[in-house]
Amino acid sequence: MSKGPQKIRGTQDIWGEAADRFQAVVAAFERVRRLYGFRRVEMPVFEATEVFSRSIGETTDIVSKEMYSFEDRGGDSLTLRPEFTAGICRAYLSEGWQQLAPVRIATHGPAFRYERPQKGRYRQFHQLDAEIIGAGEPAADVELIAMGAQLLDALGIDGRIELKLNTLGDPATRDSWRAALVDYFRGHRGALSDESRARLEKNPLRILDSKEHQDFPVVDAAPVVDDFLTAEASDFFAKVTAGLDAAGVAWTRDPRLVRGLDYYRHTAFEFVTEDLGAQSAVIAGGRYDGLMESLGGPHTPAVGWAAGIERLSMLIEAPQESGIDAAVVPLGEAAESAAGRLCAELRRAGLAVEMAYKGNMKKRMQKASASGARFAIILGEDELARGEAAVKDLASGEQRNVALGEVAKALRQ
RNA sequence: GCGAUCGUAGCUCAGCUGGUUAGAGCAUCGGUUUGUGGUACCGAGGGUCGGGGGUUCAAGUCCCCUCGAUCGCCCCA
Repeated sequence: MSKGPQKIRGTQDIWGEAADRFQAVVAAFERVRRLYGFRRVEMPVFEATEVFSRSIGETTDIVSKEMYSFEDRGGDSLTLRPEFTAGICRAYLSEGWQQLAPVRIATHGPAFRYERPQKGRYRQFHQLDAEIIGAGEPAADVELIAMGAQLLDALGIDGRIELKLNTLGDPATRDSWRAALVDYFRGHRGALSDESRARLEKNPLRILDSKEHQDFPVVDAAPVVDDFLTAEASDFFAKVTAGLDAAGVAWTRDPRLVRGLDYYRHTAFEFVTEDLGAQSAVIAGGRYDGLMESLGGPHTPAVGWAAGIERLSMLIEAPQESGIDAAVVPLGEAAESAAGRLCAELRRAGLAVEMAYKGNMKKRMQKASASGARFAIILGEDELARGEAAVKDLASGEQRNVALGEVAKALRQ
């Protein structure tokens, strides 16, 4: 167990069935993303540190204690991406995507956060990411959320997941609501848990989704966003919910849903499950109209979400292992090269084949059987002399001789 | 960063209140069967019991430290 180097805390070697699940999630995302016209992009894994610190917010946990930041050999401070959105916005500015706006882009890959690892929470984890940049209309929010819902549907887990929806309003709303909350919580300081008292200074919105029982009465009576929504913000949210209803996406209002990152405005949502313990959010996102400006760009409305690939992987059924079509079993040296030719031929014809070239015939047949192949193709001196191969159906045990040129055809039957 | 539980072969685990050479199943390799697999039987390899220190005549078993995993807090995808 402790032979040789260990893997780094919070990293994973994903293989076997877990790798199949991972691939299944990515494949579903690729299919759904096309249906919604999202273009695939590939982003750098690291960015200048300020790309994240300026957009996500200096006081957030992510920036203040979870980033993998380092100085490169040229003395620049770089950071392994803790999420995708900030880097994509940077690309939008540096690549001049404004001219293409609104852009709909999708990507996936690793992200890094120095956190205490847990099931469904890793230091190197993997996300799917979808963003619509340059669209300030509620229809964009609707489309983006519907895409998330369809992904869950494609994965066959939509029944176990609930969409929670809230609005944080526009900046005016958010500021006045936040001020009211701080006032209110200060007034009830004594009734709050230690954790929430600590949040009061740093992240007062988060008190709203405290899990401490003693906070519940205080939180229940706290000022709600709805009382602070401007007419515009309220209208925007109404259009989003109406759009979701029209698109047939089920949702529940959660007035206490807040997001940890500073850049969110208006729509905030989470697709949550009860099946993953504390790691309940599988897809989460919202509108971030202020982000681009915090990076020094022009005002650019945008919405997006990210999904945890590991979390989704853990929820889906194990994908069917797709066995190969045939295992070629050569016997004798002359047969080896004939088998090599046959394998190449079959693969060019689009058939998945393996060659069992180790051990005696018994071993080779065992390998053929273990490979999950439907057929074994036995190539011995006798068959070769007649220009044939013996094709054996490994399930039924039936075996017949087939001319070498007809093997591909025989496999397709 | 805080609290709790756990850590024995490649994998899943057993090992009673500390007591002689640490076990099983699966997997691997070999054999029964040197041109026929998936079943069966026989056999073999593989462990400094996560690592380090301590208590004891004696430690996988008790104590401390450390690393890692899991669960919760926190945070978030």
